[in-house]
Amino acid sequence: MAKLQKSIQKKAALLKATLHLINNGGIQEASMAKIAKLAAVSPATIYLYFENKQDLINQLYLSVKEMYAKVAFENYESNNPVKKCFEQIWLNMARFKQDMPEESSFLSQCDNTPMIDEETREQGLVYLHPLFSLWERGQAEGIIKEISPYLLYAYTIYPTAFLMNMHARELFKVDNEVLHLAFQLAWDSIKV
Amino acid sequence: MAKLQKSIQKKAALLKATLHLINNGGIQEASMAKIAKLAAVSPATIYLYFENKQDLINQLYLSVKEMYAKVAFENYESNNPVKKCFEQIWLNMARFKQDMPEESSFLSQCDNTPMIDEETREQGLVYLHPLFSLWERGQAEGIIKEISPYLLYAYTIYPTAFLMNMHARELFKVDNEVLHLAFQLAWDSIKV
Amino acid sequence: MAKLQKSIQKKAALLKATLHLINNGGIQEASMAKIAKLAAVSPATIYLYFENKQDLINQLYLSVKEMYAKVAFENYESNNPVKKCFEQIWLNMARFKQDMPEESSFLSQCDNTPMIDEETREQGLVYLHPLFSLWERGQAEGIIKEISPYLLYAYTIYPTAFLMNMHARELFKVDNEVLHLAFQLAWDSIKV
Amino acid sequence: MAKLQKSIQKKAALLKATLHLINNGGIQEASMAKIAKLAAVSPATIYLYFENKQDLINQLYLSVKEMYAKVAFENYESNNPVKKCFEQIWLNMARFKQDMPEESSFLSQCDNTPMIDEETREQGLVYLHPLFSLWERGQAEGIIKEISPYLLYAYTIYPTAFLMNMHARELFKVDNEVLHLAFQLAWDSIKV
DNA sequence: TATGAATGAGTATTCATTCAT
DNA sequence: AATGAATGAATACTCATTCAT
Repeated sequence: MAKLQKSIQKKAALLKATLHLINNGGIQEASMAKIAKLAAVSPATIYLYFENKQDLINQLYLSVKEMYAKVAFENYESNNPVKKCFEQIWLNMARFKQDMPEESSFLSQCDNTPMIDEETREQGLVYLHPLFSLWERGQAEGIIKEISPYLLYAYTIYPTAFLMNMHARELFKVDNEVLHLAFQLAWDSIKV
Repeated sequence: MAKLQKSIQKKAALLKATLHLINNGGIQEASMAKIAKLAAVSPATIYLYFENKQDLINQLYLSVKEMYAKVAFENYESNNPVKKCFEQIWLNMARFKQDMPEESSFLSQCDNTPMIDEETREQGLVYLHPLFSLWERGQAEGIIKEISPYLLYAYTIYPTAFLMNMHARELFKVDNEVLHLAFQLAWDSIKV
Repeated sequence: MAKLQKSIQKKAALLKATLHLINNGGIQEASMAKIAKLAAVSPATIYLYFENKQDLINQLYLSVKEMYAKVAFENYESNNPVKKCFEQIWLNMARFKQDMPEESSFLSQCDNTPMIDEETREQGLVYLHPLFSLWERGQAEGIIKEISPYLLYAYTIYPTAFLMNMHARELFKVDNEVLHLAFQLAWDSIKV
Repeated sequence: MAKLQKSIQKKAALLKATLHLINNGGIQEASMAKIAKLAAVSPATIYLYFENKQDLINQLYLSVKEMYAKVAFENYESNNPVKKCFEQIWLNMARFKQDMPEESSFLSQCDNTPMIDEETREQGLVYLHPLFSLWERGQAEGIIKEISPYLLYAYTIYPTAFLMNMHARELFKVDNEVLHLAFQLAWDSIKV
């Protein structure tokens, strides 16, 4: 149906506009008026697709999180050895952060900002479930330290956000070599 | 000078008010009017001490960063062995994040947000100089991996922000035991 | 004709929805969108039956006025003595205000509000013609004071609006006893 | 103090502007922007003097009610006979409605509209206390019917609103002669 | 130094109305 | 006849900033 597709496109345009504006200037710069203008739509139209600004941002968060997960678990073969599996996911995640800097930077902003409802945040977490499973398996196999997944996340996934941030600000270039170095650090910190 | 001190107190009150408001609700909640009210001062008075809102936030950033550094290098004896030195600094930093959650959470927000001028950010970096020196020494002594300080920071200091964040949201309790575990992870990732 | 009747039903539903909304919150609460929703109809559909919002309200006014008149002159036998006739009409009107509080309260709002076109108001007046005739007869018979019908209306019909208003706000209960008292007051004021 | 007076003037100008706009077009026409413009003030300034629109309207209501009462009980000598007293008050009230048509018409709108908080309405009532006292005295003296003050009000005071309304719409001229006629009707309806 | 009053431009959101289908 | 989608203009209200005192 042409109509439905047009609808979907418009919603996508709104999400994209929001993403872009939040990225360049934080929430304060992402006014509904600007979002509408950037999406080439009337302000009133936003409210056909989203309940209010918070809903718009929540939905943006979830949609980006979903994209992130999709990339993270691409080509993921859970039968491979734990380290191999983890490396695959880790590199996928890094690739996402490299290839989609706006999406990635947005997620970083969300992490430390009261921008997203706690409830929505929890919803976003479930996308990472396969990673948590993998860690459990690694621990069962005695390969990964027996510690909270929060610690595992903090020392393997979270640091890449910082690196990509520095990369985006052109303070520190993250190329393939650095990436493999980084994975080494991540693995060193959690392996038994 | 009683007058000068009163001035300093007022400025401090304004910074504190700003910190508090930004922490509970992000920049969007920290309007000049609210800041003034919380600091028991007229809105116009803010402009005696700060050029504008951006300047206020920048100065807040630098003052918090300075406090952070002061705590980080407390009791720091640079003659001690590298690992000992690093542990001292690392634990100091962790303590800061535990004891001053508002200040620490504010710094986290600043990290991934276009809230602070790039220039001001750089100024904030110099406070951490002793840590960078220590890492250089560690690398010279062959104890720490020969990699960019950005990587070292990403895998040793940055993760604690995540942990404290989770702690603040009551998702993961960070006690002394966890803290020492965390330091272990940090060290494992960068030691040769 | 099934089709025509469906049309009439829809129009009636729209009028009823408007009535209800205006009553609970005044015009400001009766947006076209809300009216449409309450009538289970698309906003665009309203414009098939009414030219615009003002027309909708005008038509509502006239339809309610018509209902009012229908009740007011129910069982009206113009051969009876004047006082008897008047009492009949007066009690009918009071009954309408009791039994149809929404309609009645709406008419009250219209009375003192620039909600209704002057022209439409005049149209509404004609429904009351039999009452004016009765008064003329009463005056010819020397039973009713020789004064303007506006005065007669002000002191016999208009007061009931106030009483019903107080009743609706639960400030003053208007039961049958009060009603007959009220009629007595009305009659006392205009009788010769 | 010149400053204080300027403040009071501005508040008065805002109240007056609101009164005028509500009178010509109802609440819907009295937007904050229009009120500000008519009072020659920025929209933001309104909020220095009033909490929000509802507060503005409530305060307007109370201030008009107060003026009304001031006029109503002018030259009121409570030692005079009941009828004389009542006539004095009644004529004062009528004079108010004649001389201050905007204020009077506004009060009429308030009567039948969900424009004013119930609480504020009650506050407005106390201004009329002396009238209620007088009625009680009249009842004690056996001059006025032993009925609820709501009935007394409905048949003596309330009708004038209708008359003035008609007068304002140029449908029925209310001159001095009519006024005395009207008082006669009022008195006839409540006297024993 | 310190302020309360003032503001124009901006905020998120809703409005009555239209139009392609 | 009926609609869902769309909109520019309006809504109440807040903003960062200024200025006379």
